[in-house]
Amino acid sequence: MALSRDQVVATAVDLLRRYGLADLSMRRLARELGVAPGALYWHVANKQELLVEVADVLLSEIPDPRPDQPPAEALVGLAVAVRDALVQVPDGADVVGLAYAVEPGAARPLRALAQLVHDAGAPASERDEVASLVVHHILGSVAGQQDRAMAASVDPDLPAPDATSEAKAFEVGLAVVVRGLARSH
Amino acid sequence: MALSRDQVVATAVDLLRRYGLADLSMRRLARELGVAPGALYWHVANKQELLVEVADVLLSEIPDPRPDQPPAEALVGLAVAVRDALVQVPDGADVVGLAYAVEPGAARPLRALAQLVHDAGAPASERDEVASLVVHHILGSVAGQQDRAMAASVDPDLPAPDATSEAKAFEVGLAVVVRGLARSH
DNA sequence: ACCTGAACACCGTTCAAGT
DNA sequence: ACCTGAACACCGTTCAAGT
Repeated sequence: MALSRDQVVATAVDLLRRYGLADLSMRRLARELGVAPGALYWHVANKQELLVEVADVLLSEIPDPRPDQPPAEALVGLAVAVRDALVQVPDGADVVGLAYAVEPGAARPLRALAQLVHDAGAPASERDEVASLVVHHILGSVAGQQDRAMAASVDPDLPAPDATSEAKAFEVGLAVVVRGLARSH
Repeated sequence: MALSRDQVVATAVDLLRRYGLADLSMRRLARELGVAPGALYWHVANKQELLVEVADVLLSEIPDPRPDQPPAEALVGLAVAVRDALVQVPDGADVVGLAYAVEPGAARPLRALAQLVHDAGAPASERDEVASLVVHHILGSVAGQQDRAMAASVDPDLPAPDATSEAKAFEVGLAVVVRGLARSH
């Protein structure tokens, strides 16, 4: 049976989950699919486009916030959910960061985040900028935790990061933003 | 005369400034210096170590904040100065982001930033986390602006980003953080 | 329509051997 | 001490030619 674009993307996600971005090469992906490297270029224009699709899949499983919560609470909940989804995936922050730079509003959860920023007190004119502050806080926190884990696995003198306290540290920064929002209208 | 580590780093910075990260390869750098690629590995352990040094140089020209300013004001001033220094350098945010992940307190201006976060109202326990929020806001803003510039240069339908309004958008997010800080003690 | 084979122009890193 | 030459094991992308 012929290859499909979805199959290419799904296998790319799988490769990323198992081995990280360094091993997600077009050649490795082709090998995994049992085709020649050139075959991939029938289904995707280039690697960048593929990674945007991969980022979309990573974010697509995050549920929408419940509409009955106060917006500040929903905002924190969604940000934490996005963070949780991404720490699980090696280099997840880099992939989403790339996609976010290309198309900030492409993924649903990130659009929902911008909406909640507005509901939590940001004027419409500041919505996108504060949303991007939150997104970069998420991505930076994830990348930092993964990097510390990587460093600890290489150098055994370094402490391995604790997932719970990393998450708590993230929420401290998030709380500052939420507090700043509440005072702005 | 023999090559020196400083010469290697300086030429790497130059290559980055002129052509961006994609053209800052060990081989390209060696060619620029008129040596074989292997020669570089006498002076630096690997590319990652080199990039950390490059990031340090990029940040080293940023002056310390004047001590007579109110801390919130000095914090904004320093953050803007760091941002201004990095937008000038293609892929500057990526290089500094890499270095920051490896060693958050390596560069002086970033240490000063953490200090100002504390002075502006963050308790000691939250200092580093809020500082990293600000750092990621800077890096995200720079990367975003450079990416939009890149996209506009490829696709002429897209608007070229305006430096002034990009900087203003950055300050909006920054103001939210500062406001959140002031309310936390 | 979809894919192969082969090429083009590259990478980072290592290391024996030279000076 | 410092560097070369040559190799190892890779990259992303293109494209004529095949089915």
